[in-house]
Amino acid sequence: MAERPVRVRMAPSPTGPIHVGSARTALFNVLFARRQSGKFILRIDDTDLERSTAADEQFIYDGLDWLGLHWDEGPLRQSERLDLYREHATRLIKAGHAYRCYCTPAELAAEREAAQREKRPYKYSRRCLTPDAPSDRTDFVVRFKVPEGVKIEFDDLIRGPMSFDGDLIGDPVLIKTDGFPTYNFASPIDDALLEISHVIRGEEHLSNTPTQLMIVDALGYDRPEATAHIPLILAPDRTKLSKRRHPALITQFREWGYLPEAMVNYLALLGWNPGTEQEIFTMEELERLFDLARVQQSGAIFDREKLDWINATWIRSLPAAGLAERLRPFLPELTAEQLGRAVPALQERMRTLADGRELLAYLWTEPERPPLNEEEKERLAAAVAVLRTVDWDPEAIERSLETLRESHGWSRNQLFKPIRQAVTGGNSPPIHHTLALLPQTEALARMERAL
RNA sequence: GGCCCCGUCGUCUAGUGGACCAGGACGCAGCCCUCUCAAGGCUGAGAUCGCGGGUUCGAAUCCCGCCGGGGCUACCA
Repeated sequence: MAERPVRVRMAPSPTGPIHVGSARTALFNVLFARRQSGKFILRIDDTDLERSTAADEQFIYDGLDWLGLHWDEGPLRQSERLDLYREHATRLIKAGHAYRCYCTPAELAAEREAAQREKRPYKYSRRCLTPDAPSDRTDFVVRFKVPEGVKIEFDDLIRGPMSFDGDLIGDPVLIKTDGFPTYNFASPIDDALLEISHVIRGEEHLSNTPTQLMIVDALGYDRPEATAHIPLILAPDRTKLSKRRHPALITQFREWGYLPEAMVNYLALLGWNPGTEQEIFTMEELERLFDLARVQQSGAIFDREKLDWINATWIRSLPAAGLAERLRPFLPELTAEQLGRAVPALQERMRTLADGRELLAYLWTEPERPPLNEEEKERLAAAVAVLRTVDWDPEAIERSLETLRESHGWSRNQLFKPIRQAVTGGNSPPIHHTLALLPQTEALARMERAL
């Protein structure tokens, strides 16, 4: 058997914000392609002109770009290839594999309801293939004529050998009244023309596969070498992830302060694992280790907690300068210099970059005046005296506070607690960092106010 | 209704007939460290492997039935 070059594609439809599920599908495609030295192609399946929007298309590009999932070919828009699909439909009609259907949506709905009532599985009646066909109409769709008695068999890399009975499939619509192809028609044509070797997509398409393969067969094209239907990503309540109820737009995670490295890492682990106990992976490692054979068969719940942990782990592993750079959009009021000084205080305390904002909230929010007892006030006053003349950097502050503490025999807690309370009103990074990030005058003012 | 897919701790999962009275990770609890918060270290709770029958000396792993969840059944993808 001749080895075909590996070519995979991601074919999202721009009919809503791009979802974590789509992002993971893209990831698996990319990882598979890289591992096999193949090509990754981006195709925009915008054949539903009612629902497709330019904004949603842009979300796809932004999302893939943010995650670092770059495509080798494309993007290709199906809406710009309408002639191609019509030609294929004509070919099928001439060959007797397809026909025009003039039935109205209302008539079809009636057929369906009748079948429902009689508890009979519904299939299109093929009325337009009989002498009873309506003759006075102009609007039509093109339907594929499902051959009698066919069995459609194929191997799925994740599900194993699959077999479907063609007699259970009603003649699918190929071209809609508006002249646009349906997904089940355009997709297999493009997959064949683009010479896609492996169709890696979501599980919701498993049942569409036999229809698409029949069409490929009728057209005389080669079937893809294999399909791989990856399991769905589920919401915490076990229902399918819904765009409305679960805000899962992929670029939203960027705004929430997740690193693309962490996102990729987490998405890879949702439905796949290398069989070892490793949890943190770089993209390079994933490209080396990823294997469709180890992809899970059951759906997985999207777990924000685990994502947070992976993100925090990635944040801690970043070099200080790199982290400062990533933090910039989240703390626009800090100068680059201030950002650099904030990093040591923040790095091991953030789960997301947005947490950095909360941890530094005391910088621009004055705390309530804390209720301190006399002893605490005495220590605070001593600290003020010492800090008034110190060089305002973490090391010098730490040194002078330590000296003060030792000379009085105070514990760290005894001295630092009132300072922290006066300056932040709550928890904060180590006291010398907490102080140094604030202007000296402001820090002293807050402490004096608490006396 | 029909066809198809899936079913191991709360969650992600390891596991392909014996080393599994089921291992790891997140989360959770406790302890240690400690200037608070984190981080880190240690310990622990948590799964009769959806249920019921088989097969076998032996089953999470094989077979059958059932139940539960999901997908498709659209002139959405």
